[in-house]
This record gives sequence, C-alpha cells and structure tokens, in this order.
Amino acid sequence: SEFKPKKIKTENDKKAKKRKQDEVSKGRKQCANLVLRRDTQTVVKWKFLEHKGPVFAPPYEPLPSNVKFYYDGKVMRLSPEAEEVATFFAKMLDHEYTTKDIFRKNFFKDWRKEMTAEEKAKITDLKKCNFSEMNEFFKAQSEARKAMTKEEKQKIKEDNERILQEYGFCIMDNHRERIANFRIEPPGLFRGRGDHPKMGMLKRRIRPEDIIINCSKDSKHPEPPPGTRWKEVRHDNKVTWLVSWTENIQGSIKYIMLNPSSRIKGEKDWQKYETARRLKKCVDRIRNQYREDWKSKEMRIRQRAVALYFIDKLALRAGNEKEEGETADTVGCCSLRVEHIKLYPENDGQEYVVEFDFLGKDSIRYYNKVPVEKRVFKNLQLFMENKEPDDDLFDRLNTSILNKHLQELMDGLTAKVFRTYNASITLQQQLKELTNAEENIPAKILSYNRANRAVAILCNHQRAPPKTFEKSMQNLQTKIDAKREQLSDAKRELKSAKADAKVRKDEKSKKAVETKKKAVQRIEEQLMKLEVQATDREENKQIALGTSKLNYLDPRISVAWCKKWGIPVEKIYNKTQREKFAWAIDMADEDFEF
DNA sequence: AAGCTGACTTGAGGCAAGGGTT
DNA sequence: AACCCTTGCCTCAAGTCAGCTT
Repeated sequence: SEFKPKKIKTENDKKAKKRKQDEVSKGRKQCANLVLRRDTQTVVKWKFLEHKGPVFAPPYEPLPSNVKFYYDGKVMRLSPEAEEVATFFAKMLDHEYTTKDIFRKNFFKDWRKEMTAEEKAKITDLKKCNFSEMNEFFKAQSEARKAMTKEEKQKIKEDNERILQEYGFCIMDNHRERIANFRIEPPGLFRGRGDHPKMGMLKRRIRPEDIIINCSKDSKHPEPPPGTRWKEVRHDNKVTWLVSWTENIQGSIKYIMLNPSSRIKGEKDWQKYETARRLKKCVDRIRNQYREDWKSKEMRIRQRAVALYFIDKLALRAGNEKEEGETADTVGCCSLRVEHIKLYPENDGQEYVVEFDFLGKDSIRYYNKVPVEKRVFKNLQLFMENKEPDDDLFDRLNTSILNKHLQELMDGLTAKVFRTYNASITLQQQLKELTNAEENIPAKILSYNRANRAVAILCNHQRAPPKTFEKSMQNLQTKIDAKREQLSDAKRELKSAKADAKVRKDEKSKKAVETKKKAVQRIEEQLMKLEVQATDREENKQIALGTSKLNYLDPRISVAWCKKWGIPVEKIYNKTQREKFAWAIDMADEDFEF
C-alpha cells in the first residue's frame, strides 16, 4: 500500500535512486495530506471494525473466614462491599501512600460510602482499623503464586494466551490488528502522582452498563456478559477507539485502542515525524521571527516570543492550565509562575542566567540554569515586575494563543512539534559527532546510547536510580576485576609460550603461541565489552532512554545509522519496538536524512 | 475568547518473564 | 536447578490539542 512502499533497489545510479525516492515520498506526503490532515473528528479512520469487546476485571472473591479484620482491637466481620474496599487499602499497607493524610482521608470517606449502616456507625476512625491479617494474607498469596509448579504456571500462561487470542485482536479494514489494552482497569484506590488532592479515592468497578462499544454497522458487535447490557453501541468511524467508559475520579473518558504496531497508530506516528521534518525546513525563519518579536511594543507578542524561545531551546512542554484542586500542581511553559524562575545578571562568570525550578508532568522536577540572550533576560524582568510569586509569568499567554500563532507560521505546527524536532535533530547530529568508524560494535552502541542520552537530558526524562543500582554496579566491577585477572594470566601464558617456541622452534609450540594469542584477544574484547557496559550503566543512572526512543526520535534516523555501520537493528530496538517501528525499518535506507 | 470535552500521545513505575550465573 | 538481576511489558495517570458551546 502507500504506507509501506516497496524498498527501492539500488542500481548504480544514485541520482535515479534519489529522484525515485523523492517521488515516492512526495506521493506519500500527498496521501498523508489527503487522508491524515486535520484528523480529529473530521476524517474517516476506518471502514470496517469488528472486535469482541473488553475483558472485565474478575469479580471480587470474599476473604476466607480465618482472615480477620479488627476494629479497635476487636474482630469485626465486614459486608462484602466494605470488605472489598478494605482489601484495596490492606494491599497497600507497605506503601508510603497509606501514611499520607490526604490519602487516608480520601480513602476513609469513600470507604464509608460502601459500608452498611451498622458498619458506618461503628467504624468512625481509620486509626482504629487493623488490616494486618488481610495484608499478610495477600503477601502469602503472592508467595504461593511464585511457588506454583511449572505445570500450574504453564496452565495460566495458556489461559492468558487464549484470552489474548480471543479479545486481544480486532479486524480493522481487512487486517487483524493487536489491541493495546483490552482489559478494563480493575477497581482500586486511586494513586495520583506527586501531591495529588484525590489520592486514595475509590476507583470504582466498571460494569457492562458503563461501557460504550464502537464498531462498524456491518460487523458482528460484541455481546455483553449474560444478564447485562452495554451503555451504548455506536458506529463512529471518525475515531479510532473500540471501547470507552467514564472514569469516576476526574470524570474523564478512558479508551481501548490499538497497539502501536497497528496501521492506524503507525501512520499517525509517521505523520508526526513528517511534521517535525517540515519544521526543520522553516525553523530558521521562525527563530528569526521570534527574536524580532522580543522587541515588539505589544506585551502579548513579547511574552509569546519568549515562551516560544524556551519551548524551542529547552524543549519545554506547552503547559496547559489545569483546574486547581483537581490535580497536582504542575506546570509547563505557558503556565510557569514567577516563583519558578530566578534571574541572575551574572552567575559563575556567565551573563544573564535564568534558573528554572518547577514541577513538570508527573511532578518530575525540572531544574536548569541557562544563560539566555540579553533581550530575553530584560523581557523576563519586565514580565516579573510588580508580580507576586504565584502570579503567572506569561499573563498574556496560554497554549491556545500560542498554538494559533504557530499554526499561522506553519501548517500543522504546535508546541509539541518543537520537542519532536529538537529531539530528533539532536539524535542525528549527536550520532554524526560521536560515532567512530574505527570502533567495534559495542563501542558504537555506546555512542548510540550517548546520543540517545543527550536527547533524554534535553527532554528531562529522569528516573529514580534503580534500587539495585549500587549493587549491580559492584557486581559488574567484580566481573571486570576478574576479567583483568584472567587477562594478565592469559598474557603470562602467552609470554611463556613464546619463549618456549623460541627454544623449540617446532610446529606444535608455534601453534600453541597462536592459540594463546587468540585467547588474549578474546579476553581483551570481553573486558572491553564489560567496561563499555559499566560506563553506559553509570551514565544512565538517573536517565531513562525509553520515553524518547519511543516517542520523540524518528526511528528512521536509528535505522539509517544501523544500516550505515552494519549494526543489527536488534541491538537498538527490541521486539516490541521493532513491531512499532516496522514502517521505518522498511522505509529508511542508510542515507536517510531527518 | 473562555471554558469544556473528547481523543489521542506521552510518561514513570511496577512487576513478572526469562536469561545469565553460580 | 536455584537464584538473581535485568529487561520488557503492562498499567494507568498526566499531558497536548482541536472542536464545540456559551
């Protein structure tokens, strides 16, 4: 089809190849414009869609009667409804969440709603509740699961596979496609991230009556479980989801959609990178424009221009405003407040330094000290004049205004395109800079990871250092030491073999020298591999590469790099990633340029 | 133009599978 | 074969952005 064109075979004529390629990409682009542009709510996403509906969470199984709950030191039997919610709390006893005031307060309030009148009258203080037997019961259960026999584990695996085959796929326009999340989220206690005002609230169980099914009219639509009915069955081919329901914490809608390997997700992904590549062509013009705008006599334009500069230079997110009290207090570019930045006319020998310190998406801290242009600095001073710490830095700007402006600068341009563009261009440029033709494959892969790391740092993709980090580092060091030992042994042996051969001058001893030489080489290589691994791991301590690899880096850059240096794609992408990026693996050859 | 809603992408964390090591 | 540790995968929360309503 248009989307996965046959790879163009190289004749010796490079120019013909290039021309042909341009045609293909032009055709593809036209196709994209036709089918994919302006796609929210306006364009047909599929013609035929058939699926089996969602898999519901298993029903609640009451605790065995020997597992007791105590209130105020005395055994108390709970109604099944109250007991179920109690088990959600009991399962989390070891978690820090359960010590937090807001969590406890929210949980207790929602738990009481599930209690019978008698329970409600009796249970008035969470501190007097003793869930420890429940907690131990669940711990024992998970131990038991681990201790199952091979056969039992095999059986579970087979059952899962059967469910996957039945519910995990759908038919969309003549293709059997993998569904991403066909299981409905089970009930439990809401765990918001960061300082979330709703943490601990009860996430209720989803029933068939909550479910909207979306499929094509001419398909066999899924049956609800016996004795139940769907909320609605609709046939909307302007959207990509198969199932939806409304979640009770924020009142937002949740969806079942297709796997990243699906045509519909792949095309969208490809389109995203094509938009970023179009930005590449006009980014200079846009940069000149916003630099001009720093001088505008209109405040709103200056603010817009400074915000855009941050988004471009620092890869900040757009920063939509959020409803206060509904979510954790986090910000992005447009929602930055005065308290989130500090200005230093001079700092560590640099002029005009801005210090950023705020909580971004997922309450991950963004901390950065950057020198900026004098004009930007002066503008920031102006924006901050006569404001309180909790006032908006950009009071004349929001994401909607910014994106409307961007749309005028380039078709399809929005704030997040800058993140994609800067991430991908950084990878490409870093790969060029860091790859050393002389080096072997492990060393080249280290270079790749370093390029990837540069992007992750730019995008602020942090992670908590793994709990086992120190130990695993030590283990690796032990291995390295052992390997060094082994190497010097091997070298010693080689030396004596050489000496031996010099005296004896026979074939046999010459052969022995060769063998020893090979051994030394092999061990040297192994040692190097370990050392590279150690470096890589150390540098990666607090940085997560996965997110940028999956969401920001045009996979064709990586595929091209692999082809150019003869590195198997498997070294860069695992199986799932190869499935997601199948289109790119197919499309890109070694001279692909982002 | 502000606010709301729906659809879709992006994100970190948790957990289990499975691969390497002892 | 038991163990241990990494890796991959899943989960589900938290963003972005466009279109609609008021």
